[in-house]
Amino acid sequence: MAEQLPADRPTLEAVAARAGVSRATASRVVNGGDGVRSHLVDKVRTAVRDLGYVPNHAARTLVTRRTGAVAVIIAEPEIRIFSDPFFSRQIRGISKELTAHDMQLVLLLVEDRGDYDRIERYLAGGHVDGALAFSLHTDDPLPAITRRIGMPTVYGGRPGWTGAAAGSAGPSEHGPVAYVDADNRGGAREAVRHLLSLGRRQIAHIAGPLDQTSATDRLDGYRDVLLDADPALIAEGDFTAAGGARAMAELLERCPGLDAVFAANDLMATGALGVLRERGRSVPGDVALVGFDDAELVAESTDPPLTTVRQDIEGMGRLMARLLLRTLDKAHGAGRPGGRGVPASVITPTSLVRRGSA
Amino acid sequence: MAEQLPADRPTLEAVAARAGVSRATASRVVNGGDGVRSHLVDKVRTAVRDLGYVPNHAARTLVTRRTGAVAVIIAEPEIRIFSDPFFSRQIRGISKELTAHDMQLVLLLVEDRGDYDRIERYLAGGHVDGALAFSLHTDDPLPAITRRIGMPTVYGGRPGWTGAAAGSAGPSEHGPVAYVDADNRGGAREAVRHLLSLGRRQIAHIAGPLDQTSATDRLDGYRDVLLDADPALIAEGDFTAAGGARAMAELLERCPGLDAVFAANDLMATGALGVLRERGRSVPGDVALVGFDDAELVAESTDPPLTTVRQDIEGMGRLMARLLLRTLDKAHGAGRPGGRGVPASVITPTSLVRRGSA
DNA sequence: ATGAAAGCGCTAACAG
DNA sequence: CTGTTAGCGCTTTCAT
Repeated sequence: MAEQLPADRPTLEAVAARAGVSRATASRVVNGGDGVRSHLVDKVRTAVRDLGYVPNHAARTLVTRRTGAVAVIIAEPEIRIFSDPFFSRQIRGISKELTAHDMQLVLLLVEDRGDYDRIERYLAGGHVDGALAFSLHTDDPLPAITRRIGMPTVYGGRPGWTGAAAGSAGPSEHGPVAYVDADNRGGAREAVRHLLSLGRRQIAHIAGPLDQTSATDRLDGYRDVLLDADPALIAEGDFTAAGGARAMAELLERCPGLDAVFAANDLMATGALGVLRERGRSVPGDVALVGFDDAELVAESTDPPLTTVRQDIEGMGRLMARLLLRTLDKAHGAGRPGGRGVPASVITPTSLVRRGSA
Repeated sequence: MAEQLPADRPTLEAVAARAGVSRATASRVVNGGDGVRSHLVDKVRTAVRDLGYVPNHAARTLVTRRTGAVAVIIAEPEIRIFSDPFFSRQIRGISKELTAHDMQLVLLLVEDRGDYDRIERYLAGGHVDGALAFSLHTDDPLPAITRRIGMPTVYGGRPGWTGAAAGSAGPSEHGPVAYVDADNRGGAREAVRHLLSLGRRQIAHIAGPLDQTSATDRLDGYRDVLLDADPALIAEGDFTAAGGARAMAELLERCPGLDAVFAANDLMATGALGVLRERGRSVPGDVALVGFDDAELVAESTDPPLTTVRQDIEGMGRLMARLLLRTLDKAHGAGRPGGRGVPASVITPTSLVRRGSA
């Protein structure tokens, strides 16, 4: 009853004593046991087991300067953060990859802009070896922070600065930035070409918020195929179902004759679907509809199910983690993503999934 | 160009030297500055700023034995984990509360059963001061682990063991367990009473997976009001929309005359809604429908919008964190939830939100 | 009110 | 191959 309370955990010293070896040897065994006679290895292993020894993380970090943890920074201010299956799956991918390498995931949720001070302190405090971040907006302070404190970072999605934003730092100031992104532009092209192949001629686009590259890239893909598309056929949404509905209503107002819609994500497509139905347009009869993401539980559960552009979201998460870990291995912290044989970024392929809506 | 590379961060020693004080004094200032002449406080603060000093976390943890981090363990094996808005919001609540106390959130996702070894090692390794966990199933190994290594833990949702499960540990073995849960049973009663007050007489229930207390508690609430409900009026779902649809189809088969449905969550309610409509039943005309959760973007976006039982999910998350933090403060680690003036658990109220579906 | 000194538990040269 | 010896950067008695 009482022996459980403070539970002073055994130290390496205790293990060494019990195994009749020095602390150094005990340490070697605990860290793999290379170059120690198997005779002693067994002795130490036994002692470890008997004593229930677990290495003290702080002590180890203090000397090795590695924390074995990676920060995942999510700055989406809105509900989207998790309710968008996109993040969930990417985080799962990250988690799996990190776990496989015995690294931990520290979640940093950014609520308001003032939080960046806290984030910087945290990152600078040596709590983590590297960082993973998402959906950088044009004027996001994060890249400047990670660069200033020299924190290896990999982004999910192509960062938004292209040097065009007034008053914000261009790429030259940031240096190369590592990221993993889907082939948004190519995927969008495929979606639109598919619509075209169906014989549709008035193809509208519901774009995402245009301060995100995933949205602009998809819009660019749309334009790649429809070089002379009427601007009236393009409406900006916000990646939510409600936004998609609003945009759809707008489009119908402006171009009653449209016969196809390419929505920049599935959530907006579902919103659009609702409006289309309300207004008496059949899908895909009157209007063919294509989404983007292939968010399960979204794309498959609509009626009709959504034809959409699939991206391997979980795989992108894994890739982000892998890229970061590889950077951390190179030169033990002196490496930056993009340097020394670690690719600066990776673009993953997309594929069109045909279902009922187009 | 080159001065950025290793960026050896300044130590307290450097700060002390620059401020012309001892390391001890510098430390005092960094930790609040009580009992140091304001003259010196300023000097040290200036040095901190000039040097860009940030305390080394590992060193501090090594001596204080506090990590300033809390683990959030999520063991939902399914996609649900994040796509269910429930978790998202609860995590947000937790994150906000932790952030307010300068504590970090370490996310531990459990993929398979073997992961528990890893979790135990992690928890035992002194990476975190406490743990928060969700949706414990009847035979979950987690409570045994946290208890064995003496890790203060607060659960989200009432744990599933009631001593009844064959071969699994009963509550006496676990000791009191701290948890935060909504008043599931009371909320369910209110939902059913509302249906009754509408004049409905054949009220069915779509239950959640019965190995979760949130599901059994809601079922119990349903039975509290409908003491002699026909068992045929109860179908088990799995908290997903698809499961709700399946259960609804079953119910309609068995009891074509039903005139109301109380679904144990909103997701299942939406699935039921789809089936009801397919089968030509109007909602709420033919069948009144009530959900549970008040998941925004779910309950409000159906047609008709869902009447549902609201619980303050984000608040529950905050409460979990607060409960844990309070435990950690008491007696500096010797405290357990439930001991010394920290309440063992908290039940939060629910409220019926009337919308169109009932 | 301040400083000197003793570690926290571990790893990593460096000897042997 | 193994042990000895220094610290990693910080907090915290204990003197002063």
